[in-house]
Amino acid sequence: MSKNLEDIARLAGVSRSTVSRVINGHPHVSELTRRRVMEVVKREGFFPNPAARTLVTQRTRVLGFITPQALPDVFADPYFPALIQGISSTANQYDYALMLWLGEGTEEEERFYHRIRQTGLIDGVVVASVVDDDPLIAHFVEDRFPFVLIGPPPREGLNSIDIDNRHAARVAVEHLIHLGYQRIGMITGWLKMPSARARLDGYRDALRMAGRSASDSRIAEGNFLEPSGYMGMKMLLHQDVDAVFCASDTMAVGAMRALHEERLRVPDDVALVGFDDLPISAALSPPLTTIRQPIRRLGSVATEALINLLDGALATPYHVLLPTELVIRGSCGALLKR
Amino acid sequence: MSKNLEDIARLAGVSRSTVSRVINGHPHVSELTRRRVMEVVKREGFFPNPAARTLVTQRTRVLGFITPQALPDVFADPYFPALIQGISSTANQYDYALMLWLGEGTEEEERFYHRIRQTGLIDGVVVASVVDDDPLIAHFVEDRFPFVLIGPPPREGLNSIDIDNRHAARVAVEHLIHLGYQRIGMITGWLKMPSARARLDGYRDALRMAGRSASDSRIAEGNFLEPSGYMGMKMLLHQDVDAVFCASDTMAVGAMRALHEERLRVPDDVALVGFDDLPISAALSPPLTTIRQPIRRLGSVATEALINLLDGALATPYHVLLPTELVIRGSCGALLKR
DNA sequence: ACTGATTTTGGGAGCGCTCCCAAAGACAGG
DNA sequence: CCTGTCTTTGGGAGCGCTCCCAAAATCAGT
Repeated sequence: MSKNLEDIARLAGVSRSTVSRVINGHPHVSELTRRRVMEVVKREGFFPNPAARTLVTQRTRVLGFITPQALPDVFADPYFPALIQGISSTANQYDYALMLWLGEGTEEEERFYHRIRQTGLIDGVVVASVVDDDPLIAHFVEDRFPFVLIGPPPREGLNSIDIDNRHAARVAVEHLIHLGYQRIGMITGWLKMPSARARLDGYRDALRMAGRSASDSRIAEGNFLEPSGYMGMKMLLHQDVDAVFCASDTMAVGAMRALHEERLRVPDDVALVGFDDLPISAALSPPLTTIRQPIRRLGSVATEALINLLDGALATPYHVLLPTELVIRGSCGALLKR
Repeated sequence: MSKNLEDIARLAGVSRSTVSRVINGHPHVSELTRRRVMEVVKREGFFPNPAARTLVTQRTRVLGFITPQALPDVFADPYFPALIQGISSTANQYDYALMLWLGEGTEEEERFYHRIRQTGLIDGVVVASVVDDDPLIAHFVEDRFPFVLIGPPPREGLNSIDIDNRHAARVAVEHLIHLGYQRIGMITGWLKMPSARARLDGYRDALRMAGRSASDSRIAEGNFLEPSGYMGMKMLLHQDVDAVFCASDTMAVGAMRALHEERLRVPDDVALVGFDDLPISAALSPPLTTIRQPIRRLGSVATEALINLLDGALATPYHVLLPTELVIRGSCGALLKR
C-alpha cells in the first residue's frame, strides 16, 4: 500500500541507507543527494513506518498519561481537561504522540501496568492523582520505567512537578484571618491523596501561626467533589463557623449550595475561599475567592521534564514547584470591607 | 532485555511458531503443549512485542480520539472528560489502547492527519466536535481511514453516534411554552458546528408548531461557553424575554450571572433551560432545568462501533441516536407553578 | 504392517526500518 | 601518478513477530 524506504530510494536513484540518513538528519550526505531525496519524500508524501522504526530503535515517540484514580466523578473535574491540554500540546510540540490511561480502581491498574511495561508501547509516562502507596509507582520504580509525577511525590527520589499546596493553603487561610474571621473551618480533599493532606497542613499552619488553636471540630473531611462540599458545609454549620476554606472550587460550589439552602448569605454569614480557580468560579454568585493554580502549565512542564528525562538530559530527582496566586473576588468579603 | 518468542520457545521446549500459535489462540495445538507453553509465558511474564506484531499484521490495537477544535476554552467543558471516559473504558474493555489528539486550529490539523495516516500508529479514530467542511474528515474519507463521528455527520454516508439535538431542543422549548412563557429567547451554540444549528432548528420548530412567529431578534448567537451566555443574556434582556433556552449548561451559567447582575430573579423574571446536564447544573441556584444527554454512553457506543468497523462487522453507514431526557428543576419555574 | 488422511510441529521468509561496516569516490600532497 | 585521508554511498544483518508450507507425528482402516 504505502511506500517504503526502498521505494523512495529507487525513485531517487540512491540506496535505502541514504534515504534513511536524509530522513533522520544524519551527517555525511552531500547537499545534492539530500535535496534530491527530500524532494521525492515530499512528492510521495512518505512517512517512515513507526512500527518498523520502533522495532529497531526501541523508542516509540509516544508518551503516556495515567490517572490511576480516574473514578467517574473525580475525573469529571474540569481540572483534567486543562491538565490534558497542557500535556497534549507540549507532546505535540516535541513531536510525540500521547496515549491515555484512565484507571478506575486498583484492579485495572495491574492491567495497565502490564500493557505499559511491555517494551514498545510508550517511552515514558506522566502520572497524576496518585494515592499513597500506589502500586503502579512501585512497579515503575522497580522496572526503572521513566515517569514524572504531577502532584506531591509519595516518596523520596521521584521526579515531580507540583504547586506548593501547603503554602498556598496557608495563604488562603491567612487571608481569612486578616479579614477578621474568628471561626474558620475547612473542608478537606480526599485525604488519601498527598495534596489534600498538604492543604490541610497549610490550614493548620496558618491558624497556629496566628496563635489560634486549630480545633479539629471545624474540619470536615471531603473528597474534592461537589456533594462532599455540600455535606461538609452542612456539618460545619453546626460548629458555628464564620468562614470556610475549601480544598477545591468544586467543593466550594457544594458549600455554597448548602448555604443557599439554609438561606445564609455569602460572605455576610459565612465567607468562602476555594482552591483551583476553575473557569466557573468567577461566574458564581458571589464570585469565588480562590487559589489559582497553573493547571495547563503543570501539564506542560511535566511533559517537558519527561521528554528531557528520556533524552537523558534531566538531573534527577527533579522537582519543580509552580507558583500559585490568591485571587480575591466576592466570596471572602474582602471587597465589601474596603 | 525483555524476553522474546524464541526465548519462551526454548524454555518450553517447543518452536517459536508453536508459542505464537498458543499466544494467538490458534487451533492445531495439542492441549499438552498449550498448557506447557502457557505456564512458561505466565512464569516469565512474557508479552509479545507490539511493534513487531504491528509490523507484520498491520494492526496496532490502538484507537485514536480526535477533537479538531479543542481550543483551550472549548475543551475546558466538563463534557469532554465524560466523553473521554466513555471512550477510554470501552477501549480498555476490548483491549485497545487509546491515543489522544487535541487540535487547536486548522494549522495543526494537517500535522495530525499526517501522523495518523501513516499506517501503523492507530487502527481507527473517534472524532468529536467537528465543524463544517472539516478537512480532516475529507482526508479520512478519501483515504478510507476508519472513523466514527460523535455528533451530527457533516455529510451523507458517514458513521455517526449522536443525540437528536433538534428534537431535544424542541422538547426543551415546548416545555417553556407549556408553562405559559410568551417571549422565549435562545442563546445558540457556535453555529459552525452542526449540533448548534440543530438545536436552533429545534427551537424554531417548537415556536412554529405552537403557532408563534420565531422572531430572530430573540436569538443571540453564542459559542457554547460561559462568557457568551453572559453576553447573550445581556443582549436578550433588551428584547424583553421572559424565558431563554441556552444551547449549553455552561452558557446557562453565564446567563444566570448576567441576570444576577441585573438583580433579576430566575425563574420569576426570566426562566432558563439549559442543555447537557453537567454535574454542576443541579448545584446552581436555582438548580437548572436542562436536557440530559448520555455523554459517557456516546463515547462508549462510538468506540464499540469503531471496533466493530475494524472487524468488518459494522453495517455502514451506521447511525445511532441516543435518547435524551428533559430534567425539570427550579430554573424553569415548573416547580413553582404546581 | 502398510497406506492415506489428519493433526501437530518446525523453520524460512519477510514486514520496514536502523546501524554497522566496507567499498567507492573525492581530494590533497608528494 | 600514486598514496593516504576524508567524505559519501551501498548492502547485509537483524529487531521480534506472523504466516505459509513442508515435515513429522498420530491415528484409522484395511
